[in-house]
Amino acid sequence: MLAIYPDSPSVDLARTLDLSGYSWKGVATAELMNRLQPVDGWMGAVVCCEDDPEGGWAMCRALRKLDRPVRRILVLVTGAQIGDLEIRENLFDDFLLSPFHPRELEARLRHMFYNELTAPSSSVVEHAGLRLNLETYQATFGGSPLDLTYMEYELLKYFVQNPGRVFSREILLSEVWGYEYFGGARTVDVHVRRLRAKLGEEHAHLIETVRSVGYRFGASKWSG
Amino acid sequence: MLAIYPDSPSVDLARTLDLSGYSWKGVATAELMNRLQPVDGWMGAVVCCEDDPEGGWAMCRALRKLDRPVRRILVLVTGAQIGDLEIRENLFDDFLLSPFHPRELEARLRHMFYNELTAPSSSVVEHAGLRLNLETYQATFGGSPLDLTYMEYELLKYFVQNPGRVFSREILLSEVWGYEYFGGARTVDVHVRRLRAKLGEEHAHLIETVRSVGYRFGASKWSG
DNA sequence: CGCATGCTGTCGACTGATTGACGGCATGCG
DNA sequence: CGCATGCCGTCAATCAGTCGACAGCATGCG
Repeated sequence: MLAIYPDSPSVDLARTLDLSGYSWKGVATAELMNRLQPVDGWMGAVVCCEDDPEGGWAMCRALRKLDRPVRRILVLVTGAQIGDLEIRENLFDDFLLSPFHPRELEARLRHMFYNELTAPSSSVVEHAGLRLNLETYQATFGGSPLDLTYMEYELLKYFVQNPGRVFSREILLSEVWGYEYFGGARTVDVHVRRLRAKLGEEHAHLIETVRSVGYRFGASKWSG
Repeated sequence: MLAIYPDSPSVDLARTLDLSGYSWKGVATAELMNRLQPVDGWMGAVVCCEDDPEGGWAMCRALRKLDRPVRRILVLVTGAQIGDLEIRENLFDDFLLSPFHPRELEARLRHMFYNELTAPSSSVVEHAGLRLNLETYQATFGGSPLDLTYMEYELLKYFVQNPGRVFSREILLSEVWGYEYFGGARTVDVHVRRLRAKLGEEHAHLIETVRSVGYRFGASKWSG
């Protein structure tokens, strides 16, 4: 996921990114980036300095200071702004003269991430906008973080790793909790309830109740 | 000293290099470069691919295989040749579209070598304003020094080198201390506490507690 | 050597969050 | 309607993390 500043980029930039197959999000402030952060962090950022160089460079400085810094920064500058680059070498990884040839942007992005892509990808489980990063114990839904407790996380992980299947409460107890069934099947209900609450009203239906049987995550594929 | 291929570069290129203060030498073959090599090695190379792409790329491959490889390679390509870059990512460090603006060439060279100059200091680990100098065992936060003890430093180093990942106390004990876990998992807690104290109240959150799991450095899920 | 200082690991108490349980209520189904 | 099942509000027990304090140990210094 790329971050683009300012939050409504030029049509050319947006189109080129789309055509190149990058997923991206416009961001207005660095503070927002901490909040919108994808589970596996920001892949990179494109900062447009043409119209508002001060704002652009301030953004670059902020990007470098994020708790989890952006891995690569590409800045767009006009020919007249080339001189600005000299005292800001540390704030960007590559630059591109604007107006630009779409294929040059594409090539620069690709080259910038060339080294990154070889890096081992962290183990991320994903399903329908929901992402669980098993290494960092973080969960996000559509980019916004979910603040889950340990048990909620474990239960959700089990669901996400087995989408579409129905599990009885007893199975869930033994698989997620490790118990032998001991009477407290209601415990599962409660945790499902809390999970649904944290998923938000509109996505609560991701965990379906199958009456008299148990629960299922996602995918009633046939329903239209 | 820069190596320029082919050995008689265009007037524009030669003049821009001269005006930018670079000393350079035109070279026709990589074999020559071993012989003409300056005492401190080649600083970098500019390879012109516009007229003879095959020869240019062959030169790049050769440059990468020198006994003492060139530290940075900039290739000149035409707009029509951008596509050639994709399968040769490993052969260059930056590229420049020809015809070029002299100031862009100057800026790219400067930036390429800026990275080169800072890269060797890989004995410095940095993350979000926090800087650890592995050679001198010093740590600074935003310029002001942190007075860390040995164990605090080791722990912080481990965290900084593995940002975003969650580590259980047992893992930390075995990785940082070298112990086999033997009951004293609370030791980790205490050192984390002391680290947080020294990071100062406003940055203490850099080390996050993941309840029931362990600790994580950076990557705040600081949702407002 | 004797002492002071600082680092390291351990312990017990405190605190707040998590968790599982219960009873009442709503809803679906025959 | 009557029953079964699931959902919700609430609560107490438990647990994990944090904190303050302290003892053992190494190091530095007079």
